[in-house]
Amino acid sequence: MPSFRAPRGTRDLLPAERPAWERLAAIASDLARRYGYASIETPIFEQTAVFERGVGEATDIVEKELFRIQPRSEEAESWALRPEGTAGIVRAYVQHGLHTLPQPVRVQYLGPMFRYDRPQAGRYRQFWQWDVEAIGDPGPAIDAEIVELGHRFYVEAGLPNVKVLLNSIGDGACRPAYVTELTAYFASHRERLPELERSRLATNPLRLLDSKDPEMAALIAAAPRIVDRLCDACRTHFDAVRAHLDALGVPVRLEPSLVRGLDYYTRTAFEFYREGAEGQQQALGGGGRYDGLVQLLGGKPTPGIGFALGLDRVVLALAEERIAAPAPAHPAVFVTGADPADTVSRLRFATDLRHGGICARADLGQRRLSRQLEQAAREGAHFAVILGDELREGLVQLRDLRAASQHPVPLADLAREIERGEQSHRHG
RNA sequence: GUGGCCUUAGCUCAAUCGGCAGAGCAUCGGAUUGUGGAUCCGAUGGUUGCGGGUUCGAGUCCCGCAGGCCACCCCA
Repeated sequence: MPSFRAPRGTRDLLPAERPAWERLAAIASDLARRYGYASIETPIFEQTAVFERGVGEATDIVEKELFRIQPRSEEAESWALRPEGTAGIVRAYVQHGLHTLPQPVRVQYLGPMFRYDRPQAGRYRQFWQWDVEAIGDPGPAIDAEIVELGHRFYVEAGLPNVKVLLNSIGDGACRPAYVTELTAYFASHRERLPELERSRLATNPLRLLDSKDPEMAALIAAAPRIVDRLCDACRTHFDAVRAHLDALGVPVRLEPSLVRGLDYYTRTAFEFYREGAEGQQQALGGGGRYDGLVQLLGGKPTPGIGFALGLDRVVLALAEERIAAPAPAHPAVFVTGADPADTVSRLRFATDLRHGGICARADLGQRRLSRQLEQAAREGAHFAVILGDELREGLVQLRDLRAASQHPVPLADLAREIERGEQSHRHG
């Protein structure tokens, strides 16, 4: 037994699993290019206050899930690993004066996030998100662009039955009155509330709306709905977002109880979920509008909207749907030799081919030829080059491992023959 | 953070009532001095997750801890 293992809630993504991840990263990057979202990268840790202010002090993410970095001295700044991406990006937007760029600033990136949570399948302490943000456009069309982009990712990843839950949670003009009304409603039924919900009523009454307690179902169904209490501006905005999404053909389901767990959201809130999925980790991603966040982090009042998609859950869902991951890359050529001890020749041949742009491997151990060929076949190489006595006449054997045929090739023609064989294989 | 189930070789799993820790796969080698993914033979691989207790004797029973999973909480 090894005495060390990966920390709780973290995983090693081994070579066999990496192609599936790289495929998703490639899809994200290609979508970003086509939709015009530039790449950005921010530190994986920030001043704790960035998250406390940005995400919200009363949220679970900050209250109990923040990975804090132990300060090295009394004067040390307080740091924390990022639990999500938006706060750091908005911090960068303010710090570097990105409001001087043409608005909105469209950015995206893919990277690890950290939450000190109890791990479960599909829920890790280090997990990966694809984060997309558009800062500086009040909407509503940009809202639809963002939602459609997120949905499109699942389409191109090949994951079926991904739907969009959509809601508006109002803004500073209409939400406070709604929260007051909702609190009064639940308080008037206090005796029917389960213990947990009773305590939440004081801290975050909106959360009662997505309680899973069956006792709550009837109460929630009869509760006042934010969508019926929106101010005129929010109402107009929400209707327009829906109209734009309809025009794009995005499958949307209105979900009046969708509230989301971060304080910074205003108006548009959405979640991507898998219809008919087993288990609790059905939320594949989510996002919303955050019109107050830039100001909260020290910038001028600036609207924004974005989403984060959980790649771990997409990988998991693709495996459940038995959608095949791409195979690891096979080498075009595998260099073998009759003399097991002559690693110099094998390595030199492979290196020359590599310098010529060819994907080449060589057996650098001391196996005899039959073992080297076995290795070549198992690694899926198209060709094997066999170095032997023919070298004295300037020839090597070029063996096509798939056709099980071989012929001598002059050294000068080797690279050209391999490239030609690879091309005809690709196109044939 | 709460409750439940689980943990034996790199992986999947055996081990009777508490009585010598095993198999398949994988890895490496041999059968085969310059020709392949098969086959046969062999080898490597274990403080039975960790620590304590009961016992002549613990993989097996008891306690604690860690890790994984499930349901909560919450979220991606």
